[in-house]
Amino acid sequence: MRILYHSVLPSITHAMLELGVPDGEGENLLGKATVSDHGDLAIACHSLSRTLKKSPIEIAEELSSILAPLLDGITNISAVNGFVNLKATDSWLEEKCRETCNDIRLGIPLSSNPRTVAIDYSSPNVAKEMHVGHLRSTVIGDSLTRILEFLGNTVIRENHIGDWGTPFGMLIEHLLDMGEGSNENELSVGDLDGFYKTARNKFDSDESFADRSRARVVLLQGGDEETIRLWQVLVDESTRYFNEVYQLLGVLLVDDDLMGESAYHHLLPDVVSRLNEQGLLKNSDGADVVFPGGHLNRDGEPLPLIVRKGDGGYNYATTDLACIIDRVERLKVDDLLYVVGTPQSRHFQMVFSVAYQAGLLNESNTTVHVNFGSVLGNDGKVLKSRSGSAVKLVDLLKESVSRANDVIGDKNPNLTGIEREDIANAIGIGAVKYADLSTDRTRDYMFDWARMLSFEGDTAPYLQYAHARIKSIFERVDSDEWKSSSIQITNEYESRLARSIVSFSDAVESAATDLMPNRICIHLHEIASSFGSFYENCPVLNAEEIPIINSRLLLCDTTARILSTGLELLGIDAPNRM
RNA sequence: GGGCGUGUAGCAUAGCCUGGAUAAUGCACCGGCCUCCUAAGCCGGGGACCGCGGGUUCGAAUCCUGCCGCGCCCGCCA
Repeated sequence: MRILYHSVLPSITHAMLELGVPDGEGENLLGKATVSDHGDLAIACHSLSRTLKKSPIEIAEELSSILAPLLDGITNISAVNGFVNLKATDSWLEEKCRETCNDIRLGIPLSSNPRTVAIDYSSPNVAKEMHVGHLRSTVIGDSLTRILEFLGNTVIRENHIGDWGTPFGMLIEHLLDMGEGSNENELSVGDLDGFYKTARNKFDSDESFADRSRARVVLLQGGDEETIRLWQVLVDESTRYFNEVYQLLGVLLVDDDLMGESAYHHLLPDVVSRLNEQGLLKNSDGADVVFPGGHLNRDGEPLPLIVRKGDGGYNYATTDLACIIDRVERLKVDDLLYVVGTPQSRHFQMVFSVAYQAGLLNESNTTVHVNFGSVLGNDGKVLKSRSGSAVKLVDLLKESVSRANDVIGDKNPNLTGIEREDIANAIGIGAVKYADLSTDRTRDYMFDWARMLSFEGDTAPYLQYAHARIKSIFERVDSDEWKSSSIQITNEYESRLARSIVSFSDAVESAATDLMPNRICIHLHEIASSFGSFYENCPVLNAEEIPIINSRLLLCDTTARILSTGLELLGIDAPNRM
């Protein structure tokens, strides 16, 4: 509880001084109580024992008697086992909770130092199916976008699609073989993989096709008009498909966010010459490289970042450097975020390092590889996209929506038509997104249908359900006098709920600083759970006294707003009914 | 071989950065709760040598170190 911490800190400092604790040593001991029964905050006095030459128990007792008058009305204080426990008083909590309830931003301040942030995420490949691997990047990046924007930062979404490179030779030749007329069918939702694989197979087995493909790559890179036109057909078909998936997923990405590899193509020679001007460029085995230092190859020799291959072509390191130049110099970006899987961490370390060395970035910039774990199969091994067993993203999403629809039929048959469709969508998509967002993103991710599509326990539907239950209460409320009500804490359920309400900002702040959306999930589950107990145990509309009814309505309303706001930050809808 | 990461109940996770008091949550399991604001819910219960061994500390899941298991990366793919 950050606000409580700040409320009591000056008094702690004062009390420590009075006890004779050296400056700065005492305040650091103030922290969250590990056992909530004991209090909200606690001071472990054991480490003071040496300097003060007293037992921790004595110190804790003295400290509490000094603090008691200072914090009168803010916290109750007790000394146990050498800990000073601080527990917010009901009256303090009532006041602070009411402030949060009345705040449009639910207690979350705007950043005092807003930044311009580029977030590189999603990045599917043209003419390739989006699979579950793309889900992570897309969903995490989308949530981070929402969170950082909510805090007042300027976010530039960058969808760095794979729309350039050698595979396009074979894809274009395959397109020609198929006949352009049929591309509509072949490239539309459902068979992108078939198109790619067929092309790949032909490339591997048919010598003349392979030759044509290689020749086509040369034409493409040379800017041949007809080749570019065919390439554009592939790109357009694919982006149309990506947009369908994005729409189904409900993410913010739109065409304006597309900044594919091809967009940087013309800048690549410039990247190399700038590195050369900085004296960083070396020639190694015929390739132009930079040695950023700090990385070794298998033989213990320095590992280079290759920016121009032996055959004169450029590779992804060059493109990534071009991106940095573009984002920093044209878009005036402060922070660069890359929502990309952990396996690429060394690549990013090297690229960032070279970018700093070349002066493309300076101290005012930050670069973060927002890494995430691999998607594993039930066997605990990484799902391979090439083996063909990868699950298509659309299939997964549709399956989830369909299951949600079944549950609705079961639980609430009154819902019909468009409303039912919308709700099935919110639940089905929400469940999948939440399954992805609610764990530490850096850990590997076990692909598990049951878990992803589960609508029980710590899931999006649980949160949505809590939200919908609250909304149903307000369908019976005519007056809005509760809006100006005070908060009255009359039992443990209200007290726990109020604590959850007041702490929402902690979670959002933590999610933003560490770029960890799961911190929000944890808190939303906590508040939904607090609400669950409250709802079962505290009659709202049937309470006996009007002030209690109004207080509870205000708690309900705020809980609903926190749930919908929190879910929105995750990119998940919160329907009013379900 | 080197580097990076990871190991918490049957399963899945939180907590680890910033060390504290009976290690938190969900699924599964056992037992209760719908004449009453949505039972996708609520209440109660059992279940963990926090991978193993050292070290630092008054105190270690958390910090350091060694080992073991697993994963990823280690020069012209992205």
